[in-house]
Amino acid sequence: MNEITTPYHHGDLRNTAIIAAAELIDQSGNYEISIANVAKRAGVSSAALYRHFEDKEALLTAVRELALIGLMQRLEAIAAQHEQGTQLLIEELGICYLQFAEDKRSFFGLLWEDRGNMEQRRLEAQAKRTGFEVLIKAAESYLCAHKPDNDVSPVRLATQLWSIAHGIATLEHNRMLDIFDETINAEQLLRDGTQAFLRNTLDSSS
Amino acid sequence: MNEITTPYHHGDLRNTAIIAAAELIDQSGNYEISIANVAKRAGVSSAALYRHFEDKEALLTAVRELALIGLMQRLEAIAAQHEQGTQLLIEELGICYLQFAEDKRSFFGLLWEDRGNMEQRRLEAQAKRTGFEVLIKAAESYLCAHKPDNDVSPVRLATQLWSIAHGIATLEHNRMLDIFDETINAEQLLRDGTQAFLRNTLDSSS
DNA sequence: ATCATATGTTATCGTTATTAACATCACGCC
DNA sequence: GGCGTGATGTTAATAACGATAACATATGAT
Repeated sequence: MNEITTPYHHGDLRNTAIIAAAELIDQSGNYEISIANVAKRAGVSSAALYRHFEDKEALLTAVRELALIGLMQRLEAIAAQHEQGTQLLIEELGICYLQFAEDKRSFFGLLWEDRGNMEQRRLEAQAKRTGFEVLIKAAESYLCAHKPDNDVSPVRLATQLWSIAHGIATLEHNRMLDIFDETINAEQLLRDGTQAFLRNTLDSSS
Repeated sequence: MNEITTPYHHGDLRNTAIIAAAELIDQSGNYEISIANVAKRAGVSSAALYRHFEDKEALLTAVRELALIGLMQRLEAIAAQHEQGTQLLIEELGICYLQFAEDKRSFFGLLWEDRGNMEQRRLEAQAKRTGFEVLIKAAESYLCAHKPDNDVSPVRLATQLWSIAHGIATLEHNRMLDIFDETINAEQLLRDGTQAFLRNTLDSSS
């Protein structure tokens, strides 16, 4: 049922198709691609793609996986560059998220489309879960360094941080962030928001 | 060029079509509707719709306007029920946003699709701007009541509050909020986030 | 060598968005 | 009251789309 790594004498069509689709998405500015165009770019007939993907949505799901890997790698690179347990690391992870949303705009939008069948969505959710473990680890380290004797949930803190970064990123993605005030800057907004959450977490006594 | 209020002896097709589209979207669970289905539901041929909408995207834009009006009315109802200048009002506006995202799921998703041409998007941005003035007013009142002698920007505060509510709403919309921890609750997360922002705003000295 | 299977092709189908050509109805003008 | 003009509807057509069936070919195990 899965021919994930199966090659073929004409080439590795599955991966070729995914990359072709990703390039088309990256160029077009949106994610409305056609099987026909992907096939043409891969130098193959439209029907050939159906040997590797159940339907168009399955192809898009594969592209989403690729996009998610790209995002995860960026986040891991940030984590490797900064000291664990610091506020700066958490801020920079958020900034990285914003930058991905900006310079890989199509991919970011694609990641949050709500399409696909239940099975495809379940797999995607799992992939995202894996991807965002970087953030959970950062939250754990921060709490361990700053509030070692308390039981604040790192997952809960990570979810809060993800929410604010995601909110700013999606509003910016829709060019809604500065409709009230043109001087508003996404990165500064995120730094302030992150700081507010962390301060609030440290202040909370239980 | 605009036949917004033009009736016809066969009926008010423009509004009929918008409502038909909205109903289809509400039922289908996504926003992949076809002109053919909308026309069928309106009891009219497909081509007839093109007398009232430039293209499919223009019809969807009209549905988005309708959805936005619905959201705005809910927010205004909340504002009317609570005392201006209170944290509770701000929290309840956010909760209202979350609830709209949940029980009008398709409409909420539709609102943040990035499709349509520049002109359509500009109009939508303007409509959203109008809609969210309720939040700005709440932020102004809050600052006026709690920090009258300071120059914290109410627009900036409103944008922060919108970001956190929007982030939680969109993650929940994608069923991503509880993938780390099933006990996480969107409403509680929003109340905590709102409180963190307001506290941070009051604490900031300049 | 053979043959099952994986992988490709072409031909086709039903659906879609959109447009052109034509039809009809409402309503102002003489 | 007839008449025509424009707004609004129809049918028919086109091109692109996703998807599938029938057929073709190359691989690799036996």
